[in-house]
Amino acid sequence: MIQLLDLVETDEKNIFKNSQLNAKNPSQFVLSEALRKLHTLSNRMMSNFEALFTYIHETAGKSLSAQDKQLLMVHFKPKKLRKRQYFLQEGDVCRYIGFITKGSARTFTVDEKGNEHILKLSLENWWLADFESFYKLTPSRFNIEALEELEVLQTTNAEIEDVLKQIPAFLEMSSVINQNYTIANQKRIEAAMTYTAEERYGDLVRNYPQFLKRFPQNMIASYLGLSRETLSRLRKNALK
Amino acid sequence: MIQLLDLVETDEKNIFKNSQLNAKNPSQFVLSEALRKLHTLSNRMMSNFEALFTYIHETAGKSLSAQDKQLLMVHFKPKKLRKRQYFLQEGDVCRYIGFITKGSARTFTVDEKGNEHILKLSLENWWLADFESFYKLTPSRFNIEALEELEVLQTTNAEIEDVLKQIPAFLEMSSVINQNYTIANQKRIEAAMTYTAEERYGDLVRNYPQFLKRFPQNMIASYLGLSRETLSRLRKNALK
DNA sequence: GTAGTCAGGTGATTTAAGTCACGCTTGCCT
DNA sequence: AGGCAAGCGTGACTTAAATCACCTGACTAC
Repeated sequence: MIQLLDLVETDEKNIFKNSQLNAKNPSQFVLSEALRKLHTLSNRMMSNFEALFTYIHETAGKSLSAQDKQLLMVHFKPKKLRKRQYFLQEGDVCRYIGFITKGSARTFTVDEKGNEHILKLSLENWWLADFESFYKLTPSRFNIEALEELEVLQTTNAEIEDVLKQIPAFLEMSSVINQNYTIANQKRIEAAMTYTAEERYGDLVRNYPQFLKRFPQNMIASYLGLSRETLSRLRKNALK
Repeated sequence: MIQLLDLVETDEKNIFKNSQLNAKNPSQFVLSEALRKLHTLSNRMMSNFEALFTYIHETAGKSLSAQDKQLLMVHFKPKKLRKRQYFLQEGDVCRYIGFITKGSARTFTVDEKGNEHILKLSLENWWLADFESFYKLTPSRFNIEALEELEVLQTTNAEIEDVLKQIPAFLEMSSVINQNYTIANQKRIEAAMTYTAEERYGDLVRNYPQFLKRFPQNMIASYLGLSRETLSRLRKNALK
């Protein structure tokens, strides 16, 4: 039981996982103490996990068994980042993939001139990772930074293989997401190559209206591949 | 056996599949005739299929059993298109996905002004489809046209589910391809948004030198999102 | 043959968007 | 309260690339 107490004290976030594994042989005193913390934690975590469960269910079109859910709770760990904290830094290998339960983030590069280019803006119910780095375990060319207080459920490259193998709904979800990404990326390439700044902004307003409420204009401009001045001007014209 | 003969005469491309299914109860005369054609065909087709087998093996890192190969030969059918023929037309649902064994193709849209924009150039050992339309069975916004005499091995949306389920190496390949597409698309978005015409052309020269030999400059220009004049000029500058 | 089409090059001009510079608000920090 | 950085707007100027126009050479069809 020292083991359990240690875990409670040193790595609070792991308590849920480890107490599940060790709960069969507890001493009375330690149990009551651990259970109190466990209760608080599990409530907090459950609400985060519910979002993930719902998301998987809806995306995969398959329901999750109690066992599936337990497995997800073992493999995914909640993590909080303050505003401006980095989820991933350029040059590091992206070892974690996160499911956003609260907050927002941006994925960006910095070019030789020091200009930042936002490649992705992410909100709740989106996955957060540099997939190239995550899949291939190569150093990332991107930075991922929290734009607001950010809460994710994250797992590692090593563990996700288990999850994919053991939870059919998760595998299905993964395949659906890949399809959707491919489609969305294809559209974005088309847009970047063939449309004017104005048309691209119009698309954003139509397809991602929530972006306008959550992200400042300079971020939107960078995401659209525009200078903030150009965006400001075409917003003025669009009002007419 | 009339059935078999009919198939030989009316749909030569299906002979291999159907003779496999019907070969258990042949009459002597018809068999010898059919076998002659079958032999010719199977030789021709095998060489195409070898490219597919090799590709799956190398991409998935798993080998294919004899059964796997047979199943692929049942589900994939060779198809030839002449130069300028369409593999897919805008407005149609993309029911087929093709593996290119010979030739090249372009995927493009036509905007309101009548300008064509090439989104993808494809060569041997690439898959050919509008994935959005193929996965969702919605009308495609793209045209896919053969640029040279084109040979593909193609299957349908309905059949590919079987292939994915029954051949583990194919499923693995599919997942690897999806990852690679996602990565390649991410890079292309980054390039389109942040790099100049010159840098994008430089990237192409480095990453896809074979494109320069196989595709005319106006196609390359369109693929890079440039006018042919701009490409011509920056090629002149690059020579210095 | 000759006409016609197509890929490609190049000059002159236009235009969309970037860059630089400055000002104005708003919220935050101590 | 004062200082200060962030977010946004806007005028003046520059620049990258598109567009328009015309030319050449190669190939194809008749």
